[in-house]
Amino acid sequence: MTAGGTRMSPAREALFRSAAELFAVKGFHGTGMADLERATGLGRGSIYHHVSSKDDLLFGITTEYLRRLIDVGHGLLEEEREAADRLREFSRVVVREIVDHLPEMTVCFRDLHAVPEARRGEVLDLHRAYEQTWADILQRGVDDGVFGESMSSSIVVKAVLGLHHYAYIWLRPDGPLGPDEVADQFVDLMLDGIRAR
Amino acid sequence: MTAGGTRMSPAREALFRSAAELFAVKGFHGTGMADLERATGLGRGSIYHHVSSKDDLLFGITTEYLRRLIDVGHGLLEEEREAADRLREFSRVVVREIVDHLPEMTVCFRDLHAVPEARRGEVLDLHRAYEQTWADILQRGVDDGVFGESMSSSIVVKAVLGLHHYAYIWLRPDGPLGPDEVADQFVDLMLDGIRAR
DNA sequence: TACAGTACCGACCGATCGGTAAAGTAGCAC
DNA sequence: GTGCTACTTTACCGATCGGTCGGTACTGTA
Repeated sequence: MTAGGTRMSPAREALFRSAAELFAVKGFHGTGMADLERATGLGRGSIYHHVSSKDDLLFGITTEYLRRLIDVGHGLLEEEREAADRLREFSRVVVREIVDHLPEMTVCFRDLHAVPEARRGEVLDLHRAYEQTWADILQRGVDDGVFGESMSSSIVVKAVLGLHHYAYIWLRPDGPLGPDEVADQFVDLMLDGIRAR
Repeated sequence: MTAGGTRMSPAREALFRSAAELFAVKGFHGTGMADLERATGLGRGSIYHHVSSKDDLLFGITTEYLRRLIDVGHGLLEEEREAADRLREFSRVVVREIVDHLPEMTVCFRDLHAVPEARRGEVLDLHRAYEQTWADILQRGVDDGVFGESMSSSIVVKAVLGLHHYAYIWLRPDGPLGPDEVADQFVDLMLDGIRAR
């Protein structure tokens, strides 16, 4: 398993969580290892016992949740489903993941640029695979004739991506709407637009 | 006029541009003053002759373009126009601003967290005013009966915001579609959704 | 010629950066 | 007891951080 995977000691897991929270608030480069010491109560050496570098923390955070989303998306694509229903379900999964892991998703979407050159390609590939998942879900609707002809075009995918990603900015777990309700409104909007009928 | 306003010497203006480009690529905290020296060819002292602090650069970048967008939006709101047409025009203006000032808009949307506590309120107010402009434009359509009843709800505004803001990630001046074409596709999507008819 | 203002320079400041090293401690196996 | 592993602590490293400083060169004005 990779950095963000299952084989995580509790201490290591807590470290990643604290790091994500700090990175989300102050940004990756705006967060010092001293901040992490304060947040975890651990000394410098202890932190480096559990984790090999600050970059490792960032890499783990930026890859784990994206991987999960891709996996779920692929599973959904294999199921027999109505296209609009599949779209709705994936939207719910994504919004849920954002609300449930707000700090991690914030860092994942916002601090990509801080991933060191050497491993950025890997992260970018993940982002591409995630985007492709949305594209496939859209395409399935076009194939079935329930979505308009051009609705799997690159720009529609970008629109859908933007619609969902921006949620990390404003969506809060204690907000008035739950993740499923938010996702449903997103999907209703995507499906029929804002025009009065 | 404020930091980003009109009263700018050419040197100061170039400094802000270079800073925006660096911040956009490496992030605010990931960019050092040494980077800025290299990019501008100026010495440390010269930079601080034109600008009072690194924070000032960030503040200028995060406020100037937002202010312009708000002004244009307010102008649009005062014009007699069909609601959908007003929406289309503002979308075009926003997308155009993003393409034309990609580094600045990137920093403006992404590095908000790096604005020092003392001035963050001002920047946040600006973001709120910008969001309200979109809300007003939407509300006008609801009032006129051309947009659905609930289409000025907070979540729809967030959706529209996300749709547009995410463009700084993927939109490029040399891309296949010009800003107006992109905006038009956005608006068509917003108006009617992706469902086949 | 004297002075003011603008633009610029590079050396230097204390603080903080991410990361390392060595020593120590607790628990478990034998 | 000894030895091993897991974990922690503290002191410390060189590098870089944003920012300041005293000083130089050029320009316009009187």
